[in-house]
Amino acid sequence: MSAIFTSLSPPPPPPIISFTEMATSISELHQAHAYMLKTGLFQQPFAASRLMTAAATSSIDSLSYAHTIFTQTPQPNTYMYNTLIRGYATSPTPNVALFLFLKLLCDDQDLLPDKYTYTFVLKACACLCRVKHGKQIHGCVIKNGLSWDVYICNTLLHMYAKCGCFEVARHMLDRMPNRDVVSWNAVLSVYVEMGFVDLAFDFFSEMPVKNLESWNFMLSGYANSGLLDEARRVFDEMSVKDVVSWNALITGYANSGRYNEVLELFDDMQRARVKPNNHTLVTLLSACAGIGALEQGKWVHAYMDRNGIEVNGFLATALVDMYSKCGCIEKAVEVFDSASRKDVSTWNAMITGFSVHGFGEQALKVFSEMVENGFKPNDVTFVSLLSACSRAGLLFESHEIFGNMFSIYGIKPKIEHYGCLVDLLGRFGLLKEAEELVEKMPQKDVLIIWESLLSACRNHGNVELAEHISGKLLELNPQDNAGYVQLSNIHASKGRWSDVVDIRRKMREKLVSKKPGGSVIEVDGVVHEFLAGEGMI
DNA sequence: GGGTTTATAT
Repeated sequence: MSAIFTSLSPPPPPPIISFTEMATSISELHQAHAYMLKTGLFQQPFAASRLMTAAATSSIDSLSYAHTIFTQTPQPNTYMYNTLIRGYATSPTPNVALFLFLKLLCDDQDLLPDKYTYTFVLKACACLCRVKHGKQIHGCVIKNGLSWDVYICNTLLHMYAKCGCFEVARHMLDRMPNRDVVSWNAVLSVYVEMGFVDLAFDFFSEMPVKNLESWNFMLSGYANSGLLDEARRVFDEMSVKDVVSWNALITGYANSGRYNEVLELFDDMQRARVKPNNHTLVTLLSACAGIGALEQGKWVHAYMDRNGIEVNGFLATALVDMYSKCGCIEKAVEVFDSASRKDVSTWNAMITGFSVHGFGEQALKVFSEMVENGFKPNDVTFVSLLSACSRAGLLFESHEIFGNMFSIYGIKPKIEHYGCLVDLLGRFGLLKEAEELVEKMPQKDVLIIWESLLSACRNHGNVELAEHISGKLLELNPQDNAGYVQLSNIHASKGRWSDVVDIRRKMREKLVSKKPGGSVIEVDGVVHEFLAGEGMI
């Protein structure tokens, strides 16, 4: 009996395949790869495809390694093509998915795309907004008799909507015999993504079926457009809510700077016994950073410790940012050093932390470590570095960094980078050099840059240059108050009171007013807000 | 042999 049973069951997969599927790092996959090459197992498409899938889809997520395995496989099957096309469709380079689809059609004559291939390649078309290619593939779908497949149709709907062809999508949706809730969601999600909330709401009201995702789309549409009352109304109307619903609302409040409400919502969320996920925690931490709510920030950190949540990527960045914005640079360093995984943003957050605390040298040191560890700095890195130099008065270093930015790292300086340099030169009173730099900028007549230079003129009492720049600023934007305010301040500092009165009169005539500055501080776990010239609220 | 559509984010 047992012999018959054994002969009927499929043979168990070789143990190496189970090993491949459990691998948690590239080096383990490399070991499996080496073993397969040594034993000849790699020649079997099934084994090779399992290895490739592990590289392309698991948490390891190494698409380029998956592609290498694909290239080394003598006769890849459709499954392998599909896995790779899917991987590229959701990567930063979806055009490779299209290229692979063409390769499948042209190079491998004995292979045919199947229904899975179409869903993946259409997804790539949607990401790239290539409706022309999408239509051609739609033609292939019809020709191959796959128009009945609801997965393919839903991806087609999404593709047409994403490319702005809402009428085509609508036409298709109305004629789909087997449409389901995902079909409606596929179109709704695009209205929401593009910020067409009114159209989204009309469409949403018309939907004959709705699920939790539909409600979440509508909710996040309002929340992302800053329409918090509408978002709240949708949220309150929902009979079932999940962590995505809570996150969407919380993120909406956080993006509008209503941080106290963020923390209140989080309390409600806990009372509703919905378990926060990493997104929730990241948003909470950024809210804490925004109002300097150290106690709540520490609470989130402790919550992570208690629940064994790994401090990596997003969360490590959010924690470093929170601690440094709340004034605890030592805690920020501690979190940074012990983070299990860092990405470019985590390094940037640490550099920014040192920068705002005035530790220019440390910021530069972290940058060297970042490069030594093989991370590629981005434009944000250089804003942080240059502003670190500016705050710490590191003139020589800033020139070197600014020079290397393009020549070594290939990053073109943006307005922010020039802004940091102008600020630094201004602090040193090198107004002539600063002016020359501004004149050399490829971006012309940027208000904020001239304003920065103007304030340097004020600090160093350079009236002529200040007058020249003020004139320029008022010419560029007569409603801009910085020009008026700074110029009147300069006149005041020189005791030229009649000029001051004159400028203030002009400001009143044009109804330009100066907005008061403000600040927030946490005392005993409560956040207080101040406006310039006011007492404690 | 196995897998698919819509998805909040520093």
